[in-house]
Amino acid sequence: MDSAEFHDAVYHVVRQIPAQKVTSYGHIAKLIGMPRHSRHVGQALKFISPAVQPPIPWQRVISSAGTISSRGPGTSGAELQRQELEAEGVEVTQTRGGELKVDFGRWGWFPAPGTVDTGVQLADHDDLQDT
DNA sequence: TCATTGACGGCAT
DNA sequence: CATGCCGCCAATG
Repeated sequence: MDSAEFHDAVYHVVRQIPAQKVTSYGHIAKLIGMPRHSRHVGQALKFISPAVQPPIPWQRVISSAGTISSRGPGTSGAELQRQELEAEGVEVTQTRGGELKVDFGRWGWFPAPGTVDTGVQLADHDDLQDT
């Protein structure tokens, strides 16, 4: 699988996340069959252009701890993500240390690998002969 | 080619 | 529940 296909699979799966649901980078990685690439899932998401259609609900992907990654002190990405989530009705709480957190027990979406369409054909023995 | 980095994960303290 | 540390793996300098 290329990096291009990897990004494609990530985007495809992220688009399957229902509204008002969130999942983790690691789970996305598992769903596309590469459980050790959690970091690259985030890497792929940052390449998203806001103009892509259909839109990719990147805001529904947070860390496995249920928190929105801070992305650095000077950046506002985390705050934007919070706004996007609250805009669609997801409850975002804030811990004492100022961490933005989402309750997975209520908003989590963690389907078993194989039960979602990754957009990539795995082990598809194309038996299309000459027709 | 080697060293560093990163929208991360998981376990130990 | 908060922190610290180590493991992961591709992209970058």
